[in-house]
Amino acid sequence: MSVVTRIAPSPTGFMHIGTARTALFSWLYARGRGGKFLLRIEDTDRARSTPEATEAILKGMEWLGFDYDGEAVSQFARADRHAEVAQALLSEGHAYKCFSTQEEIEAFREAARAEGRSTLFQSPWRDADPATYPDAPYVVRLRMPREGETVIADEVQGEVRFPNANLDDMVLLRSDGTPVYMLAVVVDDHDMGVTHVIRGDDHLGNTPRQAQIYTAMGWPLPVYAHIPLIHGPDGKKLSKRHGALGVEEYRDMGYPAVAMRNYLARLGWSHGNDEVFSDDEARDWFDFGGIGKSPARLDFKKLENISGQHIAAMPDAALLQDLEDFLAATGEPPLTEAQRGLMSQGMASLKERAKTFSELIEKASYILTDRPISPDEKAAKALDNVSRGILRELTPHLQTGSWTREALEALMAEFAAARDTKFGKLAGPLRAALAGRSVTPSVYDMMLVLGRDESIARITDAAGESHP
RNA sequence: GCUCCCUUCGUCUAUCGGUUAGGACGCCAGGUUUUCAACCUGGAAAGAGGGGUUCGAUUCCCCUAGGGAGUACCA
Repeated sequence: MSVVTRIAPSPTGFMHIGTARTALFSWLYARGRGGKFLLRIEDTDRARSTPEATEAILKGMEWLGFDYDGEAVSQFARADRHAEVAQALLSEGHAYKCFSTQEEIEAFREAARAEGRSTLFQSPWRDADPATYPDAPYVVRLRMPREGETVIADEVQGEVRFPNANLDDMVLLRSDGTPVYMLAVVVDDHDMGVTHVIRGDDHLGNTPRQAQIYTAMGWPLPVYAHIPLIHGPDGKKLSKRHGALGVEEYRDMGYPAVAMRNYLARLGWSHGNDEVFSDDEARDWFDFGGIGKSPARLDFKKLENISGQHIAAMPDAALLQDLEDFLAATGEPPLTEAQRGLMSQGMASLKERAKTFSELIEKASYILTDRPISPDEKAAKALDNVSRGILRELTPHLQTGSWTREALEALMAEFAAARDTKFGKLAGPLRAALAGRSVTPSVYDMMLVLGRDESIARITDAAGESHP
């Protein structure tokens, strides 16, 4: 059987990090098995669905590299088909028309609560004679079994049993004739040929109800895998304050998509002790057996670490490309031809010291800033009169000799020794002169990337005129 | 209330009846050092509680506690 998975987000806000992980698992599962991965937008809630949210989902999928087969399907557009299935259920006797008003239902629940009975609504129309149907608005309800139990064989949760007495005769079609989510998912998953439903375990309780629709229609059940939810760092449900950000915000923070995939995969899923891995490895390794059953918390420190390791491991050219995409995505000016050249030269020293793209850009500021460089506060302090005097003395020595790490190291050591000091004393002012700030790559790395002329020019700029 | 799920270091997790309970992040100490990192060495740190089953339970079962999800004419 060829595998078909899907991700089915509802467009009611940004693309949630949990959605991203569910998409990742579905994508890995399908792609690792030569199957298909589909995208369906669950936009049946017209009041809450927005085109902006749909756009955010599409963008998020693209950034994360989750390529899906075919076009994104709009669930709303399939409303007629859903209604058609509801009609079929109706004519087969699996569903019935319920004329109870919302007020009546509410009153029923009130009474049930007061008496301590189950608040599951038991429609008086379940067994009514169609001849007695009034000419009034109605809702279509599924006739649920009231005895026995429904067993869901879940790949992650194992066999889960639900007493049927707890199943209500759920609404299939609203009184305005529009389908309800519960019906729509089942019909769409069936029609789209979805074989494996991978989703958050907040849907586990819905599954026995949906299973009844499959059964009533005589459709085979998909394989289910309900994965645990992601919690915030405090173990509570994700909220705006900690981590419940749209995936595009993770992009803007400078995490590479590959690191995001790695981290998200590792959150709730494991393959022995493997921590850092490639997409290919993830595809090869991913399976339901490695998914844990308890909710996992977001840990930004770990994300950063994973991110840093991926950045350090990326080939320079690919990294530069990602960096330029990052710049474009965050609305920064593009690199000039000259900057691009310097960046690729400096990449080796830059990439081992950055955990995110933003950090890398920050440390590359010595490349991205043109003369004259205005030093920040700390750098300015390093450029006091004494230091500037030293820089002035140093400059002539830089004019000759070969411009290599070895030569520069020797030159500096000699220069420092002649003044009975250490290179450490020179490094601060040099750093400030070359980059205008106090946190940068090594001064040798910067000098080599910048070249002799530019380095001397910057040092001369900083040394300025003398103030004895 | 009812139904269902979950519970190993602070965090993510390994273990699929027998281990000195392993790894990673973070943290602490030391080393290296030219800033920030990186890196090296070492360290502290866990089976929620109580019953069973078993020669033997972190592992299987039950109870309790705690956490989570669902219980809509939302998705």
